[in-house]
Amino acid sequence: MKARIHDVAERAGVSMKTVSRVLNREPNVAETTRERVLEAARELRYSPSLAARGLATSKNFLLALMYDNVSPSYILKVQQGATNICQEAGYHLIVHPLRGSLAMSDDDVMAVFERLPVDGVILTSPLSDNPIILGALEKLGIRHIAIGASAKTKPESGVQSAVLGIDNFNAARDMTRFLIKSGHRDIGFIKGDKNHLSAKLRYDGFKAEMGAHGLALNKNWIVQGNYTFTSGEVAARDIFSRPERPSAIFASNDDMAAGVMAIAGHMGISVPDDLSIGGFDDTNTARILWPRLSTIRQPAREMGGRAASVLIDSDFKSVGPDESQRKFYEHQLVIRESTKAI
Amino acid sequence: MKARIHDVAERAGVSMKTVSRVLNREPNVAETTRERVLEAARELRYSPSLAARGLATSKNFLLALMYDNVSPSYILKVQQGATNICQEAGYHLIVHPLRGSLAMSDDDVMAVFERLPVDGVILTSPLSDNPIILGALEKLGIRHIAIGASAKTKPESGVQSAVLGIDNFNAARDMTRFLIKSGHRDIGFIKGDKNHLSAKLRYDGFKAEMGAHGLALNKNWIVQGNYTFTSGEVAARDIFSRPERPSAIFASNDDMAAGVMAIAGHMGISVPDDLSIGGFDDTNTARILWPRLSTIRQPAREMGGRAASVLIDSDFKSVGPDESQRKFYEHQLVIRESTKAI
DNA sequence: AACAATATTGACAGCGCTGTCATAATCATT
DNA sequence: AATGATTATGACAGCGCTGTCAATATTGTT
Repeated sequence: MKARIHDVAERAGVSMKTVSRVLNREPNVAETTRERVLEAARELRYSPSLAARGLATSKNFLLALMYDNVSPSYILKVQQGATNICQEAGYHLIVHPLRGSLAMSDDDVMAVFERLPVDGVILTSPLSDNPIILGALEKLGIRHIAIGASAKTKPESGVQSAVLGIDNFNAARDMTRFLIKSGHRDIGFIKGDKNHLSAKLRYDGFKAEMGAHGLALNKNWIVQGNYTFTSGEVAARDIFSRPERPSAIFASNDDMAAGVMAIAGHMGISVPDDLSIGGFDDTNTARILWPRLSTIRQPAREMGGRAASVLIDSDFKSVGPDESQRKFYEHQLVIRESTKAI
Repeated sequence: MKARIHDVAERAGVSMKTVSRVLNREPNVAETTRERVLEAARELRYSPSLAARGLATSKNFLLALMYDNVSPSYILKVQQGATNICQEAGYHLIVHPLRGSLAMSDDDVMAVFERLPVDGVILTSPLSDNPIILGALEKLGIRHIAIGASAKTKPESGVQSAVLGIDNFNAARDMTRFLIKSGHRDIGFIKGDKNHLSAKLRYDGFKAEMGAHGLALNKNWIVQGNYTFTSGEVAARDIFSRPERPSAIFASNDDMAAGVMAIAGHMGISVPDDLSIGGFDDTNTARILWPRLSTIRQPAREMGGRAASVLIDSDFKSVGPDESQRKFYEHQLVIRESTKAI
């Protein structure tokens, strides 16, 4: 039924090993032989068994994308970028949601990775800054790369791992500065999930910029969220229940900003006339809302692709990602209709 | 470094084969032996090599989820359902976007599936009703199951394949009927991607229900879309450029409905006061919009899970999915704030 | 023309697991 | 107690590929 390498070898009149050489682009194969083999392979519609190859080489041609509780649109962008690259390289991408990652013990985590037959792992926040996970990966010698973590890996974690991301702190400052320059002084903030490093950095950036302009933080307007749409709604209700209302709200991600917008709509607060809203991530959500969301663009797709290609490359060179693979992306302030100068 | 079955066997004082028996839950193993083996395995943190197992059994413990140009929120729901089940069963899910599936030749398609080392494939619309793809799968003997296709597989295709889905025709009738009962007589319709069977069925349902109420179809208000947000915007602009405006628009999916809502917002048309909008799918999009979208719920997550478990089960019974696995799900009309009685 | 250096090819083992089949231990039956 | 039926276990081959290393062909050099 399915052609094996043996069949190809026979048809091309060479040894299996030579076929293997051609297929793996190894050097030292005569041009004529190579062509003969390639044709035989084509004719037989041969494609190698990944299992056998994996067994012989301990390479699986599989990458895993792991995530926990991130916004769907964000993870999908990363996924798109990664699958594109994988397909080009003949790899495949396994998706592996890791729900409740924060509550997992060392053993739980080890168990997950031990039975994950992959050549590399792409981590997204909050897994990116989870020391247990990073530790397990390190211990098992699984190549990995983190996306969307902080600008710097937490130094105290002691784990050195490749990171692809933007500078959350300064990105948050940019949005805050934009709001302030638009005349807003009363700005609310909705924090992201406590356990995400990015959430802390974004909040820090907000505080820093407010401070730099001598603006006070109003505790009534600073609410804890967890990056979900619903938490954005809850936070907005909370803020709007206060005696005074801010003229702008900066939500740490788009989904929560959408929640704010929904509650504003519900309460007859007009966006952006009565309230400006800023988001973060520039996910699909930001574009489909009306008014469209001003936000910070994170090149998630590009980062996903880059993560995949780094892992695949290092798979061939069989070295871990090194410093040169620490790449920081530029973020971008995207102004749309949800914000307005006052 | 990594424990092999041999190590476990030694530690438990049995043969490799016995360890294998225990791990694969084969019968005829003494209870005491089983326990001894399990303990040894636990102590050594043993986990079998998928590659070796795959080579020996020609099972890969991998499923693939394939999609092309569907709404992100929809595909992610299916993906969630499927990964949940996979994780329980020790399987993994490969995601494989198949862009431009309609333009692919037989050979292209064969090439894709030949090098997809999986035990089963989950197809989503429009792949679900693509005869080339179905044919390739059939020819290669790869088990597969289609999600979200039509209520019935196109009989003329000749391909019998398991299908999980809702009755698109009647679901569209339900939404249309609801709109009509709410007093709307001038109803616009935005068609889905030409190549999706679901798009045709939804449109047919709309037409049928309009006809049943003796309402005429206004060609100015019936526009071709392709299931994307942008196509919804384009369609809405088109409709609104006509001399008369409908009092309601039924978009064949949520993303296009969001596009309509955005243009309405842009043009100062108030939803739902001046215009009611109905969507289809009940994806995440429907909930984060303001006003929230009235739509048809499709249990996408559940279908994803079900698809995975059918494939995994049949993997063990090593029979193809049969008639008993043709399951039709109930759809549900979800009324939210984007529609209003007039 | 003789020899070394290099390019090209193949034989064979073995990656870690499971299927097959033989053997040993246990149980049931007369 | 002897026989057959059943259960429990193990030896060994082999899944399809690639790494190692040896063999052969080709090229270059003096």
